[in-house]
Amino acid sequence: MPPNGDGDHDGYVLERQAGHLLRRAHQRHTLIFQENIGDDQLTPLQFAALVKLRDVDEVSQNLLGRLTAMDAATMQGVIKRLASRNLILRRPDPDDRRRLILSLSDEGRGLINRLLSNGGRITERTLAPLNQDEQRVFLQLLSKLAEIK
Amino acid sequence: MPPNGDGDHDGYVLERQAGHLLRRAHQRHTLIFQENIGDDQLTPLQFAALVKLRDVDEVSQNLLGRLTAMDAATMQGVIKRLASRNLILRRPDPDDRRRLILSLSDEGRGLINRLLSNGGRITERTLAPLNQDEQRVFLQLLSKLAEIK
DNA sequence: CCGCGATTATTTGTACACAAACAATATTTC
DNA sequence: GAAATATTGTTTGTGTACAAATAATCGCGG
Repeated sequence: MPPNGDGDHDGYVLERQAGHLLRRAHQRHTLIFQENIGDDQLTPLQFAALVKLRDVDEVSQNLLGRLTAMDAATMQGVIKRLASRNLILRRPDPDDRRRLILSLSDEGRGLINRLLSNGGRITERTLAPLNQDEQRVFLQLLSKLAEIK
Repeated sequence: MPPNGDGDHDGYVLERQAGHLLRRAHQRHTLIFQENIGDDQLTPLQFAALVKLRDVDEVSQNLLGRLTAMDAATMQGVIKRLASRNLILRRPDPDDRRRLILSLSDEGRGLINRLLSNGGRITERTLAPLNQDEQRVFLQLLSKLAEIK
């Protein structure tokens, strides 16, 4: 029988909850990111925005937000900080006056191209506690849990 | 050979990076938490603090922070909000005048006991996209990636 | 017992994360 | 084509997350 001596202390163990573990794993990753990205100012979200902007060339602010899983309000801050470093350009869309079209500046393109290999190393080090097979399985399962639905 | 047609656009795919996936999985979990916890005011960190406080009965603020993976500054806000709802008690440690001893109030104990089953459901729903075997494997691998070291 | 480094709690400042509300503009529907 | 509806970007407010600095206190080596 399960040990249930005085209270039901064994019912819910914080350290086994998916949310708690996801939070801690994300914390650890953030630390690894900041130690390896090679630009003291650049944050994970700013890096993600630059990467995606490099892939798609030009997008509206809202769409870039969807592509990088940031909501509009978060986007606001990220874009503002990237623009203040002159890493991205913002111009109005002539075909839709609500939209702001974002693109990389030459400086931004240079930076992201230089930093991309660091990005690879970050993922590597984040997954380092797992062997090759475990890494593959983990990423596959994690992908399923990251679906917006 | 790997497809490398025009740029090196295939080298770094945001959607395959551990950090990005961890962030999105954590986002999804947060949503599930808020929909299922059964108390509109309670956040994941506040819940974690109450759960741990229930396990250990009495601890200093700093130690509770270590037990729940929050740094001292974050702890400050979490504890302040729990105390303002009268869910926890704070009293100075007579043996160490730097320390603040935290414990559950009767109200806090009642709340956490009532909400604990919701916590279980949250983990269940967070992991719902995976089958039983996958869930076990995932939690085991995720635990390795959550180690502070 | 004294000084010095460590620990505890707190404060300030920056950066996510998201809800809610808003104005401007597009789109859809009748 | 006018009215209802949706989308885009912005602002405000609350809550993590953490670095860095500070004051009070503790513990230790000499």
